[in-house]
Parts: sequence; structure tokens; C-alpha cells
Amino acid sequence: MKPNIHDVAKIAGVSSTTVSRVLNNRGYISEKTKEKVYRAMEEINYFPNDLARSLFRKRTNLIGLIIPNSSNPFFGELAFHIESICTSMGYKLLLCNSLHRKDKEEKYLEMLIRNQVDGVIAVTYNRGILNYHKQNLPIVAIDHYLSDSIPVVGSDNYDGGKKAAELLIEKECRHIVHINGPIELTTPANLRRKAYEDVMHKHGRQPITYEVPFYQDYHDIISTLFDEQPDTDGIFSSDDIMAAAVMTEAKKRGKDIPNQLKVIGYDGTETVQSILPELTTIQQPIELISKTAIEILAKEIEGEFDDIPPETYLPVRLLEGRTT
Amino acid sequence: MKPNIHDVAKIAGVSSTTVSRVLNNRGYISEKTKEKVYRAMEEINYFPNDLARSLFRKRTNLIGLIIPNSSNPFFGELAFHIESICTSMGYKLLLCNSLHRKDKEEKYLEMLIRNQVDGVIAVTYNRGILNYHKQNLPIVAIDHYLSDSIPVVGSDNYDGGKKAAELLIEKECRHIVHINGPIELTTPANLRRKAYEDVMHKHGRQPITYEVPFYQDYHDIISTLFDEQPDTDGIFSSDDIMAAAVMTEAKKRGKDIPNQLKVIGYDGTETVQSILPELTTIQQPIELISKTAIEILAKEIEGEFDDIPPETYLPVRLLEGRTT
DNA sequence: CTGAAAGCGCTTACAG
DNA sequence: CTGAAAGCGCTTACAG
Repeated sequence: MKPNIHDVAKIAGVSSTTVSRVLNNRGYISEKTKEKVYRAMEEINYFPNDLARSLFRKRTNLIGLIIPNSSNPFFGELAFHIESICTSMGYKLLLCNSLHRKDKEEKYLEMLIRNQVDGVIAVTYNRGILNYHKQNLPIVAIDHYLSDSIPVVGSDNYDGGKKAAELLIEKECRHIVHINGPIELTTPANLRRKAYEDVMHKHGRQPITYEVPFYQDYHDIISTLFDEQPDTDGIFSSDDIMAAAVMTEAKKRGKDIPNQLKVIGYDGTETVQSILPELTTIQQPIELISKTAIEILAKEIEGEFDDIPPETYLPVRLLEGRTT
Repeated sequence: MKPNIHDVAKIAGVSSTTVSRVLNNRGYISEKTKEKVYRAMEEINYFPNDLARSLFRKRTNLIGLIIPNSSNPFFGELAFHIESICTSMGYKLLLCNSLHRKDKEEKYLEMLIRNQVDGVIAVTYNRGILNYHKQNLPIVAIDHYLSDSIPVVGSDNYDGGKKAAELLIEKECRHIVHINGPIELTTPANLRRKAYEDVMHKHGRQPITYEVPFYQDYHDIISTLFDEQPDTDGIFSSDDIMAAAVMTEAKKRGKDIPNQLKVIGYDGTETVQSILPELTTIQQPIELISKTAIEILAKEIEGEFDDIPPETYLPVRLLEGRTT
């Protein structure tokens, strides 16, 4: 069996209280005793059981991360940064892929509660998460409004949408179309659309937005867009994956990018940038978003609710490639 | 404070033993008592503390996943599938991004041990993990030999390399070059290289492999390859990301793909396929690899070591795009 | 069918 | 500077 603190105590010839003190570097312990205890721990290859510690302390240093899907480059990178930062702060990360499904989100949340996580970082549109907030579990949301009391962190979506739309106008596109996710979602990402529409109106243009519902194949919608809007010479896609699909469809139809059609995406993940460096896009500061979200969550965990901003929007950056 | 089993017992008017029995559906309990207990749990919003349960049972249902980096599409998808399958089997996943760094791998492993994980799935080249195996912690490795006693699961790398090399030969490439990771790594992925070399020799060709060490920018190496091997008309890259970089470099140099240069990658992740559908590649069965690895790990956890194959190689598939 | 007691592996007042 | 005792929130023989 795995050795426990009593085994260490026996070998070191002290009480388990003393071993615990050495472990936690707490109270006065003579150097000699410390030595003995360390030697004993090493001898039997002892590692403290964090379950027992957490049970007593009512603190697990466990954080739950609920994202739709770590396969997606944006979420994959978000998960990477969040995990890295958590680790550097002494937190451990429980990964949950909800696939945007409400039932899964709820089950995951219950699992996280049962596992006594100290807090949850959620990228989810499911306001059902609210019900759990009553348990006063610290939560921070990324790019989604979950409730008035849950802080949100994200990129400056309005500015990103504005930058994208303005670039296409600047590049003298005449017929600019926008592709976005479902509008019902209460996500700040809708601000990308709002900004696009505002810019269009400001320039006396008619905004046209194609919506991609969840679970629907965006290829069909992009194909429809090309059919219905043959004059399109500028497309602002609210994410890079769809922008790539637009590029593929344009190539298929013999439309030259950027001469006949200019394309700009959103996210600017390392992955997409490395695979498709020509894609112009609005880059989200994923690492900064991660860092900010964790810092806010850490404050909630420590009970410092005073200086937590309800919404934090981090600056985006225009990455100009050759598609515009 | 969070309610515990005694709070439930008090409200239901029974002992905590009975509540526990209801919770675990164990032994005989009258329907009436069950009802009362369930009602009480609901009334105070009770969720059992899995920490306490796990402490007693010496079983956490926690699995640790160590991957280099969830930002990479292959590992992001692997993490997604592993997490999904774990969840469907009642396991929870602790995510660790090692960045291929030995010190990080060791720290993560210690963390996982302290947290009493039931098992570990590792994608790491660090044989240092061996030291921990003494703790008889169930481990399964993906695509890397860690030790004789640690089962390995991966794609059929030899067949993949063979398929790739043969395709280029079939397509009448005269000068075929291979790009691979560092050869020192004791990974079955070296079989991709071996297969390439075998196929080349079989056809009386001279194999040429460019190695990309960790942490080195592969762009430089690709650029060097183009400089040093100007006649190259076929490149087999051992991963899709580098294949994409080859495509970018070719475009920069005005080399037409596939007419002047044919490119084939490896991995065939959903992400790369959706962004770069034209890329010909060898697709790894990521979901199947995940499933197999978890099943093997589950057997180790249950102590059924008999029918665990030391090595499992799952079939790959050639996805032909327009780059060959 | 139900409950009191012991124990999982720790930590922390408390006492000395 | 060190130890005995109680307790974190559960579960499981054991007894009735």
C-alpha cells in the first residue's frame, strides 16, 4: 500500500503531528527532527495525500474549466493558457468539454461541485449555470453573460468588429457581408456584429449578416451566401475557421482572393496563423484573457469581491495578411 | 456552509448511515425512508463530497492526461476525445501541458500522484516517468515508449509512412524528401521515417530526411530544405502543421503545388482538414486511439493485466487532397 | 430494515 | 519544540 503520514512518523521516530508540521513548515521544529522526517519520507517514497488535506482544509486548489470543445483551436489555446497559468498559481485543472450542450454543462457543473472545485471558468451560453450560482461557487465567464453576478472576460469585440469592417471599407470593398453565430446567444461576441452594422450604416451601406446556427454545417451557409450575394467582394467572418471555409469556397468558384474578394476572420489563433498565414484576422489576446479570468476567479475564491469588474474587455489586434 | 450528510440525516429524521445507504443504493432501505432522504437532499441542495468518498474508497475516478500542448490540433483533439470518453466512463480528467519539458512532466506526475489519480495517460518522451512507475501507478502511453511495462497505443506509423512514401512515388515524384522530428526520441513515430526509408530504398532512391529538433523554428529548416534541395518535387512531412509550412514556403517561392511539388502530411486532424482541405495527409484515428488507451488504462486500474497488449497500433487512412 | 462506531489520511487547536 | 485528540465528510462491517 501507499505509505501514509503514520508510516513516515514511525520511521522517523516522531509523531504524525510532527511530520505534518514538517510537511507544512508550520510551528517550530528542530532542524534535527526536520532532517529525520525528510529522510524518512524519501526512504519510503512518501507523497502527501491531497485528498485528505483538501478535505480538512475545505480547499482543493482545483479549478473546473468548461469549454465547448478543446479541438477548436481557440478553445485549445485557451485551455492551454488557462492550464499553464493555473499550474503556475498552484491550481489544478479539471477539463470539461460541453459541446455547447445544456445537459452536459449541467452534469459537468454538478461533477465539479461534488469534487469541491474552488472555482469554475466557463465558456458557455447556458444560463442554466445560474441555478448553481446559488451554491456561491466562484465562477468567471469568458465571452458570455451568464448572470449579473458573474464577471465576464473577453476581447474587445466591438473594437474588433469595427476594425474588421473598417478595413474592408478602406480597401474599397463595395459589397461587404458578415458571417456570425446565432444572435440569440447572449454573448459579447454579438458586439462584433453590432460594430459591423454600425460601420456599414455610417458609410451608408446596408449590412448583411448570415447567421450560422449551432450544429449546422457552415459550408452550406457559405455556399448559399456565394449564391445569393454574387457581388460580394468583402467578407468579415466572426471566426477564422469559417473564414478559411470562405477561402476554400472562393477558390472552388474561381474567385480570386484578394482581388475579387477580400476576407477577414476573427480569433487569430497561433494554429490558424501558422497553417494559413495569409489570412487577415482580428487577433484575440488569448493569454491575457486567460490570465485576467484566473485573476478574477482567484479574487472571488479569496472572497475579495470589491474590486472585481463585472466586465473586462481586452484589446484586439489587426493581423493583416494577404487576404485583404 | 455546504450541507453534509448529517444535515440531510437530521432533516430526514434518520441516521447518516441510512443516508449513505440511499446515496449508494446499497443494502435494504424501505421505500418510505428513501423518499424522505431524497426529499431532504433536495430541500437543502445536497451534493455528496467526492473528496470524502474517494478518501475512503481509495479510488478517485480521476485520470491525469499529460500532453505537450493542447494548442496543437492533434493534442487538442486527443484531449477532447480522451475527456469525452473518460466522462462517459465516469472518469474525470486532470489536464497537464508539459511542453515536452522534463521538469514539468515530473512535477505534473507528482501532482497527479498527490491527487491520487487512478491512472495516467501520457504523451511524453520523458523516460523519467519510469521512476514513478515504481509506485505502481497505472500508466498508458500514447505514441511513446516509456518502459517495457508501460503499454503503448498509437497509429500504425509504419503503414502511414509507407502509404505516404508510396503515394509520392506513384505520383512520379523524382526527388522525395522527408521531414521528421528529432530521431533521439524513442517514439514509434520514428517508424514513419523507417517506412519512408524502406520504400525509397526499395525503389532504388536515396532517402533524405530533414530533422526538426524541439524548440527550433521549423520554418528555417524548411527554408534550408528548399535551398539545399532545389529539385525536390515531393515532400512527406511527418505532421500537418509542417506540411502547411511547406505549402506556404512553396507559394512564396512560386513553386506550384501539386505540379512542381507534391506535399503530404501526417495526422489529418479535423482542424487542419477544415482549414486546409486540399492537404493530402495520413489520418490518425484519434478517437480510436483515445478509446483504446482508456480501455487499456481501465484494465490496469482494475488490475486485469493479463490481456493487455504491450503495443497497439491502429490503422491509418490516406486522405487524398489536391496537394499530391 | 436501521444505527453506532471505526476509519480513510490528513491538519490544527490545545496542552505540555 | 513535540504529542494526543478531535474532526474534515464520507462508507462499511458489525450488531440488532
